[in-house]
Amino acid sequence: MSDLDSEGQEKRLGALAPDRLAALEAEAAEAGSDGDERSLPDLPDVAESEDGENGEKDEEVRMRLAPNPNGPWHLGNARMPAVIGTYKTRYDGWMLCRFDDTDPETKRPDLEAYDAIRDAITYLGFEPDEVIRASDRLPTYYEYARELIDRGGAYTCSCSAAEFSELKNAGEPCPHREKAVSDSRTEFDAMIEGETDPGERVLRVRTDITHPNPALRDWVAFRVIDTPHPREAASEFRCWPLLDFQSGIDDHLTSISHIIRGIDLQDSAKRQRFLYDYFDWEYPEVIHWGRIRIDAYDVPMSTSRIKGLIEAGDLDGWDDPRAPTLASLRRRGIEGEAITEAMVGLGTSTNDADLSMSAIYAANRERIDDEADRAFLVRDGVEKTVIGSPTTGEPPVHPNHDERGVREIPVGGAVCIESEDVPSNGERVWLKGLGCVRHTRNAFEFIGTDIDVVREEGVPVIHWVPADESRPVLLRTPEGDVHGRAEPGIERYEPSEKVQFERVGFARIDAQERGRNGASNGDTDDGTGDAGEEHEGDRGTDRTIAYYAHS
RNA sequence: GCUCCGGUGGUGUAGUCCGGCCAAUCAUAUCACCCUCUCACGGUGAUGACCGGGGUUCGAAUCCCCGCCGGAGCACCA
Repeated sequence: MSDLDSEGQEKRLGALAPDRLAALEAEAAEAGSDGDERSLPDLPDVAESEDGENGEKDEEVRMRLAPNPNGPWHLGNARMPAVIGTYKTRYDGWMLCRFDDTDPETKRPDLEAYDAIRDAITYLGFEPDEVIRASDRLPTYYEYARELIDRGGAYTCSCSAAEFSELKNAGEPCPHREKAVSDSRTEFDAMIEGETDPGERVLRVRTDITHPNPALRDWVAFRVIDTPHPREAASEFRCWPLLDFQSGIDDHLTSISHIIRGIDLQDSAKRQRFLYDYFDWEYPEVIHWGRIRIDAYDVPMSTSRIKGLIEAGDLDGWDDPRAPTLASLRRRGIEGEAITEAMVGLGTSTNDADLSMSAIYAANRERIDDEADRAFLVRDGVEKTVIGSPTTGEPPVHPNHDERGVREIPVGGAVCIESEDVPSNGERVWLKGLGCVRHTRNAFEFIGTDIDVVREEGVPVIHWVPADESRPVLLRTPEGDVHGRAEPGIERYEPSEKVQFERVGFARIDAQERGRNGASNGDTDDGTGDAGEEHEGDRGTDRTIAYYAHS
């Protein structure tokens, strides 16, 4: 195969497996158009060799996502997979997902978060080549710690945190710094064996106690924690490495070539370089990005704060439409690729960035507008009798796709329209898909279907639903729940399908309730006041639950 | 207090390493118009920025200095 030119290969493939060829073409088209858009700068120090025959294997771009599984992801967390995943695609690189779960106490892992995070990565459009958990690797860390002690690079220290801090700030070594290697070995083993109480002793990396940057002086590599790790497999360990040690060792052992992470870890690289020097390893290339803030959310983007709000009942869960989480955006019908695109657009600059939701919405609109069927949803409805109209309205399923046909909406003698759309007495309005009516004596008198009144006389076009046969809808939005009524037919959409409620916005169908009686089952409503009237009566409490995406 | 990093239109980004082609790129946003039986999509146009002050230079967004502003770290968190 290798001696065929690419055209020849294509022909051959086309003959043998036409669908495979189509897939290849689609792939190529995507990569060519907007797969990457080179909005990210090239990575530093990447070998140019197009992995030709003599290309070295170790020139592969290898990166890692290093999430702390202390909760499901919020929007800010999407930046890591978005950027790293995009680079993986560009360089045909390798991507590891490594759960840095080495703190069973302060940032205690959430057992559900491991899977939630992997789902989130998939949602954003990427798949790791390998997944590992730091909590599975304690013996490895111990092994390297012992080696480090033997090389004179670490010592056990029984100063209290406060005592050490004082000495460190003064640039003075603590009394334990020069103890014998064998003593450190013995004491470290005691930490591992569980013979040391928390706070009694730590293992420090010997750096430079007079280093101008106090953040780098003799940092802690291991400490003792009595709280068992939530993962069964790791619950017996008591001596845990801190991030700088664990991550530093793992990055080397997994041959990471490029580290991309937040600016909060700027000093981490400098600390870890001491480690790498002791082992005579080469430190990977590092890129840092700054903090991002996202407008439009009251809730702070912090895993622990969101968790608190959920526990307090202020949010319904991680996918509450008001939460700034990936699960929430997903439920609202925002595609992961739209988030990725917006995140990649932020680039990797180290200064702070404000990400506006409109960037995500614009990217999403671009993706779903064409596929989303149109439908009418009337909020805050006002009922009007219609006199003399056809029996059904027939607006198109999609304005740009005649081939998708029309929706047949029965009028039934009366319609509901939004109160804001009610024309003054004597004025006209065009009920989309039905025709023009004049508001007279509290009713709509049908005038006709000559579209020129819209084109030439500026009669406003509005949406409407039949008063009787419309279906109740609960629209959940980031600003709160909204009640309304949608045209019949909305109940035929499956959960997860996306529609555009004309003049309202895009939404994702979440559930089709076949409620029986029990008129007040819908206690999901903590409505924000602008609830429409609950037209009871008709047929039980069937209704559609939809989540609002954006306009 | 100590140590780092950064400041380009409302927002994000390109350009800064190797000063002139930058009266500054692209996207989004906003407004207008066109299209349209949606305030969607699409099209056209407009709006709008080099933190401040010195210096080097024929010439600075780009180099140097000072200032101001913002962020990060100095945890037995990640």
